[in-house]
Amino acid sequence: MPVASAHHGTDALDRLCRGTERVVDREELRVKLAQAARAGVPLRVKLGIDPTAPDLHLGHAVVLRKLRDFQDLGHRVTLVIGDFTGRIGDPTGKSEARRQLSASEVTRNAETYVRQMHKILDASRTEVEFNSRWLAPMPFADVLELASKVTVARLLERDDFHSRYQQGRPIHLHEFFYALMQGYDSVALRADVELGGSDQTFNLMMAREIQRDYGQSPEVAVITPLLVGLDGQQKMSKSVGNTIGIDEPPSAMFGKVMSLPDSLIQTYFVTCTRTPIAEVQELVQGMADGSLNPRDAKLRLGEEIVTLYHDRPTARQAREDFRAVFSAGGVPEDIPEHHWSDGAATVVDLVMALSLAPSRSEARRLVRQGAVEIDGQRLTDPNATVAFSDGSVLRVGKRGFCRLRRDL
RNA sequence: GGAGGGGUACCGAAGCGGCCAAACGGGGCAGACUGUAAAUCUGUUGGCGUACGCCUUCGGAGGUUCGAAUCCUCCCCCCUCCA
Repeated sequence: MPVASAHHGTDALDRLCRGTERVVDREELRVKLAQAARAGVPLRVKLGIDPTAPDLHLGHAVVLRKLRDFQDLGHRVTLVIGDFTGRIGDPTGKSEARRQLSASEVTRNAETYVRQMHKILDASRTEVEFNSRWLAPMPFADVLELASKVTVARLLERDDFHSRYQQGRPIHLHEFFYALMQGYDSVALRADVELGGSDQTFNLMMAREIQRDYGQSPEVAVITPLLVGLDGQQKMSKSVGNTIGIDEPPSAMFGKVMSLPDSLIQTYFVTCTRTPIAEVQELVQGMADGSLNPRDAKLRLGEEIVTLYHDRPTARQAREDFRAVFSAGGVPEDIPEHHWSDGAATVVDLVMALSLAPSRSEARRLVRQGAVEIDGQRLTDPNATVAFSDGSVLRVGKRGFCRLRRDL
């Protein structure tokens, strides 16, 4: 694909700035885009990746989708796996001594990452680099030269360092180097643009200064917001358990979208889908003036998101299933099945056998609380024997379903 | 190096010889109400057992005691003040 021509400039710029928190700076980006179009040379767009977190969710997708926008306009994306940095340890200082990763773990994580990421990026326009390629062999003299570009006062501006310094808590010297190394990555690659979440703001700004010191044109920093997760409070992250994974099956993905707080609908539309902004604004307007039930906006959101990771028909089906199950009290299409040779069992045994509760005590509790039903009949006695037939459906709580198959 | 204060269940935080599987708050889960939203209300929140109950848990290891999260000894870790 040729680099988008100059007369589409404004469109392209709007598209690239959609859903970003900051672009530093927009005018520089406009100029770079125009130059690229004129020269027919794509921009090199960099994203640094921490080699520790292989399970991608919508939070990661925000920035990856932004990269995809660049690709769709004909630019080249370079993923920089921070294997060198990752092997040394923890850059933020706040989490306790993150374990060092071995070279093979880093490689494995990187592979997992790249594989999943292809759901979003265009593989033919994506290259992968490991920053150990240029950092590992760096002579000490060069390290010093790099270090000489930056003042301590400048480094201390970073919030995390600043507050630690103020409070007299330790800052290890090597921590200062993370920002420098990341900046040097941009120099090594001659990056035109770098993407990152808002937690990377300091590093991105530093990279610009370092590039300038090395005589390069500073990269444009495109900063995306940190996506708030299912709980509506904290940023989406696996450790909090508030994620929507990009590998999740359609029904789970759709269901999770429906459980999002209304306050996140707009943000998700803007950052997680590519629904035209005009349409998004209509939806938002509709919710504001009461003509649109936020639930219906969410149904649409769910469909759009599932479409991106599966396909439109699948997404429609997920939406349909959702209505059937939760609005009409039906049973989802694709639920696990379990074969059972006997036609009867106690309620607790059944729940356990189908792995719908983590322990017998928990299973018993669920039954007592009225969370368990079979074929729509609530079961309240944990020890009662229940009779079921081939095809009976056991439901535990809102989401736990299992179909029973009787072996003959 | 000196002085003092701490480490309790997912998190915060009470308890300071038996009534403690451990108050209270948050979070989680379930139910009601709903739109699998928000707010609210109710219940529940170590494991095993139908149940009287039993087993494991209060930083770690020992000890005192009929009995310890609670007392003693040693060890590990964290914080504050001083140097």
